[in-house]
Amino acid sequence: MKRRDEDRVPTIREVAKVAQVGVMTVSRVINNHPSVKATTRKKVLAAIAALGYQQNEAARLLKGHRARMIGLIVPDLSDIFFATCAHTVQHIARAHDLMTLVVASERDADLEVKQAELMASRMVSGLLIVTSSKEGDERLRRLQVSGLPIVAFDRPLAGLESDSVIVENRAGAEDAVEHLIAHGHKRIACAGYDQEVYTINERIRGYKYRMQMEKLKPQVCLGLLTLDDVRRWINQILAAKNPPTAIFALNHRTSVYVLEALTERNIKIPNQIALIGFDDFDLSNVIRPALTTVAQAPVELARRAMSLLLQRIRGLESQDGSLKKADQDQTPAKIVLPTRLIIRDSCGAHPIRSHTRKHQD
Amino acid sequence: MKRRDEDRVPTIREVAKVAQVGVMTVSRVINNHPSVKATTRKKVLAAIAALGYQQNEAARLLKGHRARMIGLIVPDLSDIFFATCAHTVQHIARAHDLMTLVVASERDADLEVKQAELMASRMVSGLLIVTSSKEGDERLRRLQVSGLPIVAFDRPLAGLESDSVIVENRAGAEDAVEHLIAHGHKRIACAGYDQEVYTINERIRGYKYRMQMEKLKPQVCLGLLTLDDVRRWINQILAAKNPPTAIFALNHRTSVYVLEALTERNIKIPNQIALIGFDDFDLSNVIRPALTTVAQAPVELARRAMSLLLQRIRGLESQDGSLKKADQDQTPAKIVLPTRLIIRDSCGAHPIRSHTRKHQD
DNA sequence: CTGAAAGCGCTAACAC
DNA sequence: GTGTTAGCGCTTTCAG
Repeated sequence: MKRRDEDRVPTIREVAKVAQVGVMTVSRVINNHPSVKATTRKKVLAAIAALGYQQNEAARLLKGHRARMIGLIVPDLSDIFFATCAHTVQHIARAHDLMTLVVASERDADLEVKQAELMASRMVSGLLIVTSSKEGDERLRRLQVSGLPIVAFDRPLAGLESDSVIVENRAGAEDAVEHLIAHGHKRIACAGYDQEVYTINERIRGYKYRMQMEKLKPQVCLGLLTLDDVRRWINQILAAKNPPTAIFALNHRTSVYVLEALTERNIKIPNQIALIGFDDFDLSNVIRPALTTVAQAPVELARRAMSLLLQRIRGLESQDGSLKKADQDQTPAKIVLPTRLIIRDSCGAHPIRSHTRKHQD
Repeated sequence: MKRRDEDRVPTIREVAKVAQVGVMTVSRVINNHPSVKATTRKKVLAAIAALGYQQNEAARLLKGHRARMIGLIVPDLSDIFFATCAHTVQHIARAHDLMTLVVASERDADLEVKQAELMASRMVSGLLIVTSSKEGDERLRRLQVSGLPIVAFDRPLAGLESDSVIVENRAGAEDAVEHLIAHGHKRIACAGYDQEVYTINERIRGYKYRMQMEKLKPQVCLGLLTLDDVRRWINQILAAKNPPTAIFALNHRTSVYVLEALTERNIKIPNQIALIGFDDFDLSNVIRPALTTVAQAPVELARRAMSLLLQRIRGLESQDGSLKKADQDQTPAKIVLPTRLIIRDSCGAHPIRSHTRKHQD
């Protein structure tokens, strides 16, 4: 027993029959083609509504169109920063009738490109990438040349002329150091890991630059991946002749570990050692002392990136319904977002500020 | 100028030509059909490798197959709990050659179903849902009946016989209350929001049950969405004749707000008031006092859910390559995961425990 | 075991 | 403005 109206999804042909028109007319209505008489369009629209017709993506794809889908690649979805970006991206995508394919590259540059290619073969309309690659990859460039809009965010794509939205990591780090110096600190250590990553690298450069400006000796410790690493490092610097009086943590995780290690050893912040961290987080203001941080705005970052991507996608669509080479002549946009120094209590006495309200991202 | 080898992706036809066989043979090889002579298969495989052939999903879809893609719907991707789940899901999916379509329902039950339907129309192989719906939706049931494997996790899908993985929220809450009682607390308040959500509701029930067991009067305050709400509530309970001596926070966010409000008012934890929170988090062990929590295991939750989904998907595939009704006869699996009470310092003196190491999820 | 033909639902190109 | 035809790449059916 075959059901007709039940169960099976209606096709364009059935709509045409109901609306008493040809299939092409229906197709034109669906795709907002201008050359359809208003009355005809209304008839078709009615039939579509009546049958609950929905376009079959697969068929469109087969004709060489792009899917109403974008791809998002981030290093780690369980990192609240990227998770927030992902949330924002899919939210905006949804508002534009795009579904979002999400992948965590787990910091594997090769995996990242492979997934990008996979997404491209799925005919996504565009790609949003927080790259984990330092080198840049010819394969990505090929995807781009083939007409796929690619937007890099948080980190630029090396060797690729793409739209990008990044953060002023260097300036943010300089602000942090400057703030510590203003508090009279001279021996400022800088700690973290992932120095090969663009963002961290920039922060280190900002730190070094500012230190050298002040004729202070930079003291960078990298590769501090685990809490134990940090514990060992803290033990080591505290045992030194002239231990640092302040620490600049290069990212959220390091901030937390340093906090933890210092708390364990009962070192008082900021009296015995001051601490400033890159990346603000929910509890920065709850812990005591409240942590002074350099805040980024992940929501804004994602929003801008999506905005650029949508622009590119629209650019392609307006040229023609079918595949076109990306308008690569249009020079890539480079957006740089500022950081914000949120002064709390971990770098020195700020009694008035002690209840600073957390900012809203 | 048309390029042949360059640029264009090879089709099954070209593979057939190169391998000197018919297209069907190639198709059979791709789909691991048994009835292909080993020597023929090898020829075809060679041709595939030589051309770098990849199956065209769109064409397969058009023939009524499911996409190598699953859908994941969570309430909020920027919530670290769900973000961790999402990370795990896509990780496992990737290992099984499945891409992951991710959507945040933003706690909108209708949006959730609409997105589920959209995913279904995209022919996803399965759906993973953390539902925000209390009622259950006929439309979801229809999707399931139509043969789409659906697995609920964190919260069961009302009115739907589906596989599900949930957490022992009730028992976890009971543990929390019991722990407070063991510390001599009698006036224990319970605070949070989202009580209409299954998980929170269960926790409240656990709290109430345990309180009533001990002939203690439950004191539940809900709707505490913002820090200001919590501040007001704290002011209110502290002004009462017999203020509570302990607070059970129903979720992470509430824990943080309570912590923040108490810190602002300089209330000492646990001396003046004890605090225990549902959901462990990164900094539970860094803040002072270290927060005693009821921990869930989001990674395990997601892993189990994926495992059930993959089982269902395999079930369908093994029946036949094309669409089949779900094996609904196979009774749905119900997995219940335990919580873990992590005792730290926010409920009373535990000097020995003060440096409890954070557990690994 | 293998191949030829039909057609999934849609749209580009061309007729009218 | 509108309809007809062909065919995207694949798999299903049915013959060899």
